[in-house]
Amino acid sequence: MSRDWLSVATLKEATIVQRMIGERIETADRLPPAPRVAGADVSMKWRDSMGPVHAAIAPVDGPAATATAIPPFPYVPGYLGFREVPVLAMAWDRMAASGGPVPDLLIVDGHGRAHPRRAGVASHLGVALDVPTIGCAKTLLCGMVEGEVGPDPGDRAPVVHGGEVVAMALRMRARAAPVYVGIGHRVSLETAVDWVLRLGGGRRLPLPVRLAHDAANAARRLAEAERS
DNA sequence: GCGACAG
DNA sequence: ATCTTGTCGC
Repeated sequence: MSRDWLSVATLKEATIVQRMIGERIETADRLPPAPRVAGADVSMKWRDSMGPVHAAIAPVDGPAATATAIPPFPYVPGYLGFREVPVLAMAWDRMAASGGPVPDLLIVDGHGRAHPRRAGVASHLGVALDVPTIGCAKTLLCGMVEGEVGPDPGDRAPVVHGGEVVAMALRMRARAAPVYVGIGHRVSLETAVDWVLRLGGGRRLPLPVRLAHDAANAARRLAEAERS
């Protein structure tokens, strides 16, 4: 399908690909009634942007799948997808190959449409895998919060960029900074906010993202321990 | 032109 | 992204 987009040689090329992704995002709901939700995140060594990246796809109700690869790029703001999506796709394939059921909805640690070219890592992964995704980021890459987010869990305010609402600033927990929830692929903004809130568990980050974060970290520590 | 900049 | 210890509050 569209996994050719996983590897590009230059940032100029990547920019072209991102414009294609941005135009291909589906912003309406297209997912099963009771989706199996999983989180997606990566882990890497501190300040080692050329070292290996460890990725995890972590279902809420089952074992996580992980994969490791060396990304072709250092970290460049706006091009995160080209570092993370290839190795996340490897973890996804490993999960599919393990025989069990595959997730119907991924909550990705990073932005979706809230991106200069509407192609954040969540959208990138969703289009590449052809699966519904939600972006859930801890800080903004672009755009501004319109108004203010209320103090209580569930309170929200739109994030506007280029004249359109690209995400929702969402208070998950009192006295904790909001998270930025956005459309990745095949999920409406309202549905995205609903799922993140429902899986919040009284914490700032939704459960699937925490599980993926932990699984990716565990994979990295394991790899670092048994090498040498 | 200058500054800002997910993970 | 990640490192590290203690400290504060419910």
